[in-house]
Amino acid sequence: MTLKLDKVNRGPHLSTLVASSISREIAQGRLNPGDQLPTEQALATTFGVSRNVVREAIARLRSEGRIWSQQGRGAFVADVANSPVLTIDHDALQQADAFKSLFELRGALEVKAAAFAAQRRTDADLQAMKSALAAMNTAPYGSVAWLKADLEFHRAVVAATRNSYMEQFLIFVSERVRESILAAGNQQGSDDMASTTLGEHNRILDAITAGDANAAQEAMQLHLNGAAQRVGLHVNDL
Amino acid sequence: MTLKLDKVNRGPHLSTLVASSISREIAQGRLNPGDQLPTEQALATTFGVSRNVVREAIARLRSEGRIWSQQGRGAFVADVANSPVLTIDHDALQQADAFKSLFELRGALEVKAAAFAAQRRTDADLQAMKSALAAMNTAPYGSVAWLKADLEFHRAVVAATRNSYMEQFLIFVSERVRESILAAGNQQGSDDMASTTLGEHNRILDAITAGDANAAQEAMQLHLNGAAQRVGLHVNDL
DNA sequence: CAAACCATAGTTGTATGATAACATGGCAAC
DNA sequence: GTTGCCATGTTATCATACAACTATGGTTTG
Repeated sequence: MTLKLDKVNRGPHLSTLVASSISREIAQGRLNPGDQLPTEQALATTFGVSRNVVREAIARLRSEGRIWSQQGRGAFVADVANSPVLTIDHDALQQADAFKSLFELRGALEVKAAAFAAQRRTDADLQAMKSALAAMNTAPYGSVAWLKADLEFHRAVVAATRNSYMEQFLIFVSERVRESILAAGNQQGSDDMASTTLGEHNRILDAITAGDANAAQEAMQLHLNGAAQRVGLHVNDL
Repeated sequence: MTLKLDKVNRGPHLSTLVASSISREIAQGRLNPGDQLPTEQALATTFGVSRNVVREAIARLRSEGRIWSQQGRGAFVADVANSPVLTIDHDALQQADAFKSLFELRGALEVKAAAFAAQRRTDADLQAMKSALAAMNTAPYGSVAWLKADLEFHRAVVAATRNSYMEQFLIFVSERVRESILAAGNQQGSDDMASTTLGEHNRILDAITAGDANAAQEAMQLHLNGAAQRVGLHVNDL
């Protein structure tokens, strides 16, 4: 750990450089799991930066699970260090079967999310769902406003689960679904479709309002099956 | 009886709270891609912390790809296209409710995965599940070999769904859950627990073998409820 | 008039010192 | 031997200051 950082290097932030440097020490085995890192002050002087920069780097490594620290003791190398982020190749999603798989995954989560929402929703949640449905009601089927309101409804449902991880993932997927639908652009929906979709949404809202988890689950399942057909995916049993 | 504070119960760092809070604003759509975040000073005053803490939180969000910042301009919410699907912050996972949320997410996925597996499994899938169960049978409860075999069984189940995203996602989440459990400290298990767990697994395998989606779903749900109790989560309705 | 220039304020990046919270070991008192 | 106290070291947080950079508006200049 005798690397001195050059200030002339105007690329990333200093904390990023420090973090990668420590990360490299761990990866190369010069710092083993359980080892105690030098003190923040020591790291600051060896890297030639302020202790503040070192702290930002440590905070980042800690959030990644590479190290853990305790007040009054020090920072230590963690035993397991896997990447805490999951990414999906954006290009691969353009293929039909990949999209179908993602849609399936979304369905599994969203159905359960509806059940949780029925158990945990607040009045504010219900209000958000209602206003989203109202917006959908006044917008023409398939329009941008309609899609936006639709997204808003599903977002309100998953927000009512009080589960931030579900929220994070479902919102990601919803964005992708929306992009894909917009890209397809052939939404020549009939009034029939509009009323059907609205009816499905209303059933979901009713079940969540009543606090009936099973009914909410089933209603969401029906809605997703219908949505899959309307999008062009033929799903027998999602 | 004096009880030492568990790692899970100990309050996380302020920067973690701030980071989660901002993350939530983004997830809930109150901050949209391209939006500029409040200044560090403003965030510091609104959260009631020093600007230093805000900077640590921002450094982490930046490393996760959720925001980007430029000196002299400000910090902005990153575009959805290159944002990660899911980020699991190890530091945040020390909070009990975050762990519960992640466990919930895993449950929602795994239950549905069991149903898909029952419909799509091949003989090779069944063989993989069987050998995993056999390995679990000969290993002592809670040992490394037992944990490995357990993971192998669940991996075989999700592999049988023929959905690569579900596989990728579920394995990712399961590993994070497992890490968190291991980090919280080892719990000693009785032979009673071992036989109970094995029985649950056998029922899952039977249902999948029979091709009964509903039974597989229920068996997996029972297994996860049991696992939640064994881990110490009091979950009545996962 | 338009373009280049400059001045100024606002924002992020970094440095520094100080205080509080916590852990650990030594040492005295009992 | 055990308990309680104190000194020391470390992380966590705060507060302030300065440097680097950007945006913006006004001013000068061609």
